[in-house]
Amino acid sequence: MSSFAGRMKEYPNMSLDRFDRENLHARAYFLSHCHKDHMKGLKGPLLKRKLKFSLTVKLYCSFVTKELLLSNPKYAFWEDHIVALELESPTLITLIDEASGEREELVVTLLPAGHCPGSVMFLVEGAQGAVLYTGDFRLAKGDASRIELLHSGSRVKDIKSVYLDSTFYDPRFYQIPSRETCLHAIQDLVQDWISRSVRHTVWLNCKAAYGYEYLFTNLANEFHTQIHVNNLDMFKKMPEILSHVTTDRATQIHACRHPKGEDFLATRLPCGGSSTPLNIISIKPSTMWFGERTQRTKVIVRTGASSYRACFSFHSSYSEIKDFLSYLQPINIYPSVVPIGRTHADVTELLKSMCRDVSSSAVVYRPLGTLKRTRPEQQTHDVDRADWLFEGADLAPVRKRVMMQEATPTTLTNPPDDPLPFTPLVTGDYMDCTESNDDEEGEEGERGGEERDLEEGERGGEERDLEEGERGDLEEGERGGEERDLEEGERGGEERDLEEGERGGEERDEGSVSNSGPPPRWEEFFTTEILTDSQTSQPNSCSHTSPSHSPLTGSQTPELFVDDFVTLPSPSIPLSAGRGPSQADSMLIQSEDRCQGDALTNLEAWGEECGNHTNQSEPTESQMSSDFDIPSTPDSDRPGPDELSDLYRRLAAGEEVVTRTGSQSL
DNA sequence: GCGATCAGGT
DNA sequence: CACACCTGATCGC
Repeated sequence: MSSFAGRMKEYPNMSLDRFDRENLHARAYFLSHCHKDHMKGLKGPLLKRKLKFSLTVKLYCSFVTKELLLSNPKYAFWEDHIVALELESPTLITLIDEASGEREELVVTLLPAGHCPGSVMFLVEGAQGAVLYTGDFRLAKGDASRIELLHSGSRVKDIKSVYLDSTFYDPRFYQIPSRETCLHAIQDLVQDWISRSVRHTVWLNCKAAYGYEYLFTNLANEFHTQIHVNNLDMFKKMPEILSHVTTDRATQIHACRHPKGEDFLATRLPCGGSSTPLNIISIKPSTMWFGERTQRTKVIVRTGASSYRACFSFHSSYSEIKDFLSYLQPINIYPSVVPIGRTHADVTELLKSMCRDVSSSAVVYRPLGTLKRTRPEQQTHDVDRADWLFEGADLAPVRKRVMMQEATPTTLTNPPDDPLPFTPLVTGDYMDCTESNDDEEGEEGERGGEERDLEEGERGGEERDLEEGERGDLEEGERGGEERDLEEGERGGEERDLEEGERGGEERDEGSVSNSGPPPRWEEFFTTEILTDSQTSQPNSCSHTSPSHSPLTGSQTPELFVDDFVTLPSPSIPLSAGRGPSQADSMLIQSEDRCQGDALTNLEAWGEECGNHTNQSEPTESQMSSDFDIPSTPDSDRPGPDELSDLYRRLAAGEEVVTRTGSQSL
C-alpha cells in the first residue's frame, strides 16, 4: 500500500495520489490511477470546498483514469476540474498560487505504467530538474528503454529523483513470472476446463479493483466468449474492454462477485449462474514470486478440488524494478511503499545501491543544469557508468534502444549464479509464500502449505495433500488434465518465460494486444463514444489496428479532442503531438538532437491542430502567429520576452489572462 | 449523520 | 508477506 505522502521534494506545490492534509494546499493534483489507496482524500469535503472557490486547481490524469473516476458518482464533482492528458505528450502546466499570483511552470508527461487501466507514471520537468513519480507500475525488463520520453535523443534523461513503487522491492520477490506467462497458463487451465462441456464454468475470483481487464479481454478473445462481470458502466467508453465483458450470466467464464462474498461453491457462481448445476472451478489471481535462486515452478497452483491460484501481479518484481532503476540511474530514489517486514530504512538502504553515483558527477561542470548520460550499453549494475556527457557534446548514435538486453536476461543484479535456465523444482515454492532463498535467510518453504490451507476455507484440508507431486493420484478421473496444468509451470510456462525473456520487447512492438500479450495498452481501449453492452462488434476505436500509432506512443487519437477540448484545461498545453522524441526537454534544455520543438513552435502545431475543431476559447492560428507584436496593456508593465511568451501560452490555453494578471500583479 | 480510523475478512 | 477492497465498530465533530 502506498504510503507516499503526496508531495515530491522538488515540486511541493503539486500533489500526487494523496489529497488530504497538507495536500489540500496544492496548486495542482495528479492521479496516477484509479485505485483507492491512491485516492485518499479525493472525495473529502475540504477538497470539494476548495474546488468551489478555485478557478485554477485541476486534477490531471489519463483519459482512462478520468473515465473510471467519473463513473463513480462520488467523484462526479471533479468533472469540471479534471484535465485528461494524452500519454507521452509533454504538457506545460502552470501552477498558480491564487493568493500571491506566484507561478511555476512544469512540463508533465504521462508515461504508461502497466499497472491497471489508465495507470501512468508522471515525469515532471521544471526548474528543479526531472523527477519521475511512478505511481504503481508493472514494467517488464527493458521497458524503460522503450519509453521514448525518458530519453532525450539517444540518451537517457537525467532523472534527479524517482518516487518509486517499491511494493516488491525486496529480494524475496526477486522474480515474478511475466504477464504473458501467467496469461498463457491461465488460458491453458481455462481451456482444459471449459472444453469439457458447456456446463463447465470458470470463475475468476478477482478483487474489486481495476487491473484484471487485460486478463478478461485476452480470455474473451481466446475463447470467443464474453466474461460475466457485475457492472459495465465504467467501460462505456472503452470498446476494447466493453466488447469482452457482459452482464449476461450465460457464459462459461465469470468474474462476477457477490457483495456478501460468500464462499466459493463448486456448483454455484456468485451471480447465481444458471438454474441447472454447473461444474465450476475458481481461479484466484495471486501474486507468486520466486527468489533469486529459486528455480521457477508453477504459475498455477491447485489449492483445492476445484480451486486454483494463478500468478498475476500488478507490480514489478524486484528484478524488474532493478532493471528499471539501473537504466534510469536517478540520483535519488524515494520508496513509496515499504514491504511489510521491512522498515523504511531497509528499503532506502537497499535502494541506495541503485542510485547514480553522484560523487563522479558532482565535480562535473553543468552549465545548463542538466547533464545527459549515454545509456548503458549493457546492463550491468556496476559502476562503470560515469559516462555522462555534456549537453550536445557527443551524439553517439546509441539510439537502438530496444532489444539489446533481452538477449542477456537476468544478468543485471545477480551476477554469477544466475538461475537462468530454469529447471523444475520440487519444493512447494509456489505463490503467496515466500520461498525466498536470498542468500542470507533460510528457506521457509514449509509455510507454503499452511497459507494455502487458510485460504480456502471451502475445501477443508484436502488441498494440503495435493501439494506437489502427488497431486496426480488425487481423485477423480475427471481431472485428467489438471495435473497437466499444474505441471505447467515446468513445461509450457518456462519455455515461455525464457523466450519471453529473450524477445519480450519485440512483441510489444507489434502493437498487438492479443494473446501473446504484450503489456496492455489500456489507453488504446479508449474512445469518446459511449457504447453499450451489445455493441461488441464495433472496434471503432483507436485500437491496435490503427496503423498510425506506434505501439509505444499509442495515442488517444485526435478525435478525443473534439469532445474533450472544451474541458481542456486552462493551464496546460500539450507541447507535442506525442510523436517526436522528447521535445519537452528542448524547452528546459537546449538540446542537441532534433530540438525542433521549442515551446512556441509546439504551440503553433497545437494551434493548428485544434484550429480544426470548433472551440470558443482556443486560439486560432492568426492569434498564434501574431506572437510578439501585440501592444501592451495600458497600465501594465511592459512584459519581458519571457513573460510575454508566457502570456501567450496562457492565451493559447484559453485562460482569462486579464483576471489572472490582475491577481498576479499583487 | 458524517468522516476518519482501525480491525477483520476476502 | 501480498494487494485492493469491503464491512463493521468506534471515536470525534
